[in-house]
Amino acid sequence: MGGVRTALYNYLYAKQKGGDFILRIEDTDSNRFVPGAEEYIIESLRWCGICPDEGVDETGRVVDTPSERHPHAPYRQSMRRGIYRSYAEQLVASGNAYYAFDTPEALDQERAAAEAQGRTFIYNHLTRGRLRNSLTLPPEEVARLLEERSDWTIRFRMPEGRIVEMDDLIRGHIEVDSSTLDDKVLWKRADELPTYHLANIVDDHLMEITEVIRGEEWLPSLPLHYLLYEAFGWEESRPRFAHLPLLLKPVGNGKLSKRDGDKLGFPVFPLRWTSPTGEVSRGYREDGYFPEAFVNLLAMLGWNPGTEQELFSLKELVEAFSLDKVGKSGSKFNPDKAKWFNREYLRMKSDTELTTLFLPILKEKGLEPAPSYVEGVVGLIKERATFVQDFWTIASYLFVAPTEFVPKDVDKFYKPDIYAMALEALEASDADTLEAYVRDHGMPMGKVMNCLRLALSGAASGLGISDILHFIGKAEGLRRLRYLKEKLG
RNA sequence: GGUGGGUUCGUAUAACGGCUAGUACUCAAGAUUUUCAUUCUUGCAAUAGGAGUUCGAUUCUCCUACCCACUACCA
Repeated sequence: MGGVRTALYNYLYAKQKGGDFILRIEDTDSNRFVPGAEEYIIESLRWCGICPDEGVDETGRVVDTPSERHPHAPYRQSMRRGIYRSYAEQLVASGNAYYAFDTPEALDQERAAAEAQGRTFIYNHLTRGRLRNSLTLPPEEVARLLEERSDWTIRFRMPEGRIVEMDDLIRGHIEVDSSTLDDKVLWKRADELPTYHLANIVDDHLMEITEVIRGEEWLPSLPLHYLLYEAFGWEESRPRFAHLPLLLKPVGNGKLSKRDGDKLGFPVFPLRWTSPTGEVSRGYREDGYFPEAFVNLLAMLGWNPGTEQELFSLKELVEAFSLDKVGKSGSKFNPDKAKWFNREYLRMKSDTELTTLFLPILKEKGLEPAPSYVEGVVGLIKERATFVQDFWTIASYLFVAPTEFVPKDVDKFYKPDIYAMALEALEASDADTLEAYVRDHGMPMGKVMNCLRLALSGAASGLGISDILHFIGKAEGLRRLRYLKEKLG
């Protein structure tokens, strides 16, 4: 959800400004490669109606070779390997970065040692002087290690005592003392790949990105990113940044996570996701949400139009969206409100459209009623439903006769005298005259109707008797009434 | 621990420094209905705490508290 919302805001912003929305796959961590994840992302965006202008072709694949429409290809960072190293070396040459030969084990030891003293180890101006890197080692040894070893990295040489001044489109002016920051790894020899920080800055520059709208978790690395733009001499074309507040779990505190959905009964993923380990997470699509509703509810989580309008199509969102109406604090997701959105969208849909969606569900139940009949049913019941699949639980008895009867309702309404009246009334009238007949003959309306409803639908609550009769017909009604007696004695 | 960010009804949010702090969801009550649902009406419910600036602070400043993120050869 969080990822889709971020993509959505980017899309809305780009489209409103007449810009392009580019999809780039940031897969620089080879250890975290997840098969199918890329396809999943693209399919999710497509379901939401968010179509990248660049990066993905008509068949839904990430583009690897440049063309007129996709001038910045490849769009997968793992396919751009060759690009990054020279940029990293450029920073070494200009003194903004250096080679580091510390092994992960050595760094772990440093951290443990610092922790033992109640301190935190930071690789920065305080410590880099006593660690194994091209700043401390003699040039010959550096050259030798570069040649012999394949596990070195290039680290950014974070300046000491610089006050980095930044501007965020949502949060305003922010200042950070660079002394508190660390020498981030920019490039990993072992993978021949950059880390996010380097790849992101280089690619944003190369792809002519003008605005970076991303999650708040990136705010702490914004100073580094500013300094990288500076080190490359790209300050003039540095994109503008907007850090979005996080999506929080509905109860308690903390970031929304996959687990919350399982626990509280709502999806956290746009589409159903099966992890490589076989773990299945439900999706909004499979749960019956309309993509319009999903997009709409996501848009309203952290942003507001400044008016009281709540329902927006994607097109309307493009018009109305504005970064300065995005809030600063995290939003707790409210599943009830999510359902409300879907209910609203369901009501806006035509009976014909809803019928098209309901027919397959009926077919699964082995039923193939006439579409015109189904459309009538849909029109009658749609305002009682939140999802299309609710139609079945609401009106199954308009398609098949009930065989089970709610015991509590049976106790209350299945009485010999009431039943006799119900039978008499139905035999002597039809859907349109039933109510008048019951009234004119001085029968207790509530009891007789509920007895009938019990026979017709299996419970004493639900659709109007007259409505039910219109659909199933008087003959079927009588048959069900007799079945009730047959079954219950 | 350090750094940064944040804080208006339960939730999402509104309110150029200026009416009784508005709206939606949820919840409750009433009306409507042959029942249920719908619909309609009404109601419950908030500026984290403390200083300061000001004629006046939800809004600006500072302090405190609490929450969140980051603090990886992850993004």
